Amino acid sequence: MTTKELKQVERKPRGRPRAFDTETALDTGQRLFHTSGYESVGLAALTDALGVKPPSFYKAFGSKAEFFSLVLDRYARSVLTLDDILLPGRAPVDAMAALLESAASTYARDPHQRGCLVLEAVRGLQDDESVLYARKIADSRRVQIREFIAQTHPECAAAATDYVASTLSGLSASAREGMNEARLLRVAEVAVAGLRQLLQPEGRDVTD
Amino acid sequence: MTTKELKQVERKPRGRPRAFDTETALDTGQRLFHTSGYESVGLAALTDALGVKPPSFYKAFGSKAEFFSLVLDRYARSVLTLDDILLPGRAPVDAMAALLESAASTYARDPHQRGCLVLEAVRGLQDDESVLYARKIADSRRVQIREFIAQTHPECAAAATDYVASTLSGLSASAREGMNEARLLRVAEVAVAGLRQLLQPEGRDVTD
DNA sequence: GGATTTTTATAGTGACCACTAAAGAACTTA
DNA sequence: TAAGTTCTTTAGTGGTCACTATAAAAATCC
Repeated sequence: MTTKELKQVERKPRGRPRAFDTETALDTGQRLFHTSGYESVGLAALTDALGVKPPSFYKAFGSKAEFFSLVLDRYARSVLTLDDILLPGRAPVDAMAALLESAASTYARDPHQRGCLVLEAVRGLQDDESVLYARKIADSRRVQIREFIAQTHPECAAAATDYVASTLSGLSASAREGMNEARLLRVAEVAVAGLRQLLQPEGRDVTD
Repeated sequence: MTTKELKQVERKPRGRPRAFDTETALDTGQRLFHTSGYESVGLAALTDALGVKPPSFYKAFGSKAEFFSLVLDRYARSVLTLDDILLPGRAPVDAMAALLESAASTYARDPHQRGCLVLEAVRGLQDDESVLYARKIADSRRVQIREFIAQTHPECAAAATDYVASTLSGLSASAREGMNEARLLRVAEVAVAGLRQLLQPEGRDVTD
């Protein structure tokens, strides 16, 4: 009776109801993929963890790669959200510093989910569908970054974006190799120093 | 009669002679692994390219992982040789600049062998033998770098090494994603700027 | 030439991979 | 209750993985 979802809430769907929750499944899948990597998580392990038999999984998600694509979208929406970092009016160097330092913290925070799910997926077996999905997300985020920087620094937006993208890949790789948060933060700090010279080559006020 | 190898040159080994050359096999394997990655190169593709049937391959090399380990050693000896970069008396910042810029060039030079074979292998399936071999090589190179920097900058050798290691991973990842040499070199340049501040925080002579 | 040694080729091994055909079970609609 | 719809279960599919048992072939040793 309240004004929740207007459609498909009262009226139940026709057939046998699904025995598992999609959101829970995506969450479990995200955890598995982030811990072990897309290729390492076999369908058997995946369906076991989800408490779902393969045919149900395929009925619901189509394929392992499509399921992964949903997981990637979900992850990209919830982690290092660019809308919270690329704030209007914020100096690019400050935004990039925030991004790199947040990444350093995020990538090392949970010892079982090190690095970035998207950036690590980008390096999977090269002509796999999962890699295409991950690249699409990574690319769109890089476009966002480049356009943000280009608002104030059009001449070096491309270079700065390349540098940030490369640094994020490096941070993710280092996190996966076991580098802890403190070390990653120092790496990010040095990276920001380089970026500061690129984005503000003159007129730095040395305050320390 | 000349003073070549003193042992096992005149006297031939007893059984049926090997029908392929080990060095050629390692070279072919290196090319395959570097192009497609360790996991992507199946044993069938590998033995086909080598012109060798599986039993011969296993007689000669033991396993795919052991073969890969030989390939890694060979690669590490021939690419970005640290002995040519960490020259005695050279300022660490100059050595690291040379390393990062050489890496940028090397990683993008051959479009079919992008990135670093070792660093990409480090990010394989986590408890695979191939990853252990790659990590061992990467670790020993990082120790070399850290000890070189520590000679003149003991207080920040660890941080600088972390930064260089992370940057190299980023460059390798970016190269594999298709970033060309010019762009990678600009990334390396910005990275060096950051490193310069870490290693020479005061007394920089600004010459441009 | 015959014995010994080593590598070769033939032809598979079982294990795992992502995925599915067929039929039963649980629900809504009429 | 019967029909229709959708999901779940059982039990597999063919394909690929790294790897190997067996025996023939090619060399040296005596």
